[in-house]
Amino acid sequence: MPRPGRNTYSDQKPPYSYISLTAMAIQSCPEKMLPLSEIYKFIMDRFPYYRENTQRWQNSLRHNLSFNDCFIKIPRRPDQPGKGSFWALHPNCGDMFENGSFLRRRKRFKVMPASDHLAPSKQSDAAHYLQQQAKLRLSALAATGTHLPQMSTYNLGVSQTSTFKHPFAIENIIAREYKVPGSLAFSTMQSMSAGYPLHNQLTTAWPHMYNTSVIDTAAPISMASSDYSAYGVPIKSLCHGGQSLPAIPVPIKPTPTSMPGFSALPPHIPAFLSNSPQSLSPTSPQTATSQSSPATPSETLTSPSTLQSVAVH
DNA sequence: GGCTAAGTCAACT
DNA sequence: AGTTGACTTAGCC
Repeated sequence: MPRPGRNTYSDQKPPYSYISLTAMAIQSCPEKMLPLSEIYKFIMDRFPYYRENTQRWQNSLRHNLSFNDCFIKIPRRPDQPGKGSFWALHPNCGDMFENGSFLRRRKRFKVMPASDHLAPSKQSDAAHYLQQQAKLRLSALAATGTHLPQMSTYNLGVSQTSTFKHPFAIENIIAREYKVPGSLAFSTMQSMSAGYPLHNQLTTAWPHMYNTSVIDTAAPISMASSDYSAYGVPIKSLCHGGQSLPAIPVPIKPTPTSMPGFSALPPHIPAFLSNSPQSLSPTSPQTATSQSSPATPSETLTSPSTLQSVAVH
């Protein structure tokens, strides 16, 4: 199977599903969340095939966003004008793609409805994750008495013991398709395999709430009377469709315990997936994704590239 | 052939 | 923009 790089598909349809493409787009931006229009731009910028028949594939893409539980919708902040919500990857969606095949997932990510008797305690995994991150954040704040450090926030040794497979393991999707300099591959992989960036997404989307509040470490996240939790997380986004977590990938065949070669450094990372704006789009101005995103990196106190692995499984 | 993921279309909000 | 359902196509067992 040929492994062409960016834009080498020319007008041919790239061997990626819409889910893959969407995940790529989301992963390409530092905030790990993109509005729909930016997802469109990302895909059209990199795959000429999708510059035509936009109505058709964009409808399909929207269908995928809504239909697949691996995507979560994050409403814009009130002070972030613009159309549409942000879209991000679900914290627990894991690596779903079969080795080598990015048109068909190895397993389907599905949010499982919680049974009624679990309802009183049915905090979503995502919400729980956010709570943990909030605790870490507060701990770091208390320790430093200042703004959050770039690294130490996520180096407190809590829930960071396992090697987290990035949502969709995007490195699984395209990592082997591109050759990049080793140093870049290393730094990129650090960010790619780091903990799920939802925390960062939310601090980005709702820093005014996430950073300052209100975080009773024992308080259940469901205390919010509005649509938003104490962490600025729109609960509806985490449990969209009225469903509740936990969300689990549903295997359709035995899942290998590990990806060969993934325990060590990954061989190759696509340059355009790097969080470095310069490397996002090596052959064309990188305008469509991170730089024009309403949620600017400067709004965040932490960078995804500095996050350490956080186990959510 | 059955199952399931993916893609498409369309109606609706 | 976003959701949902129906239907078709295709890959895997």
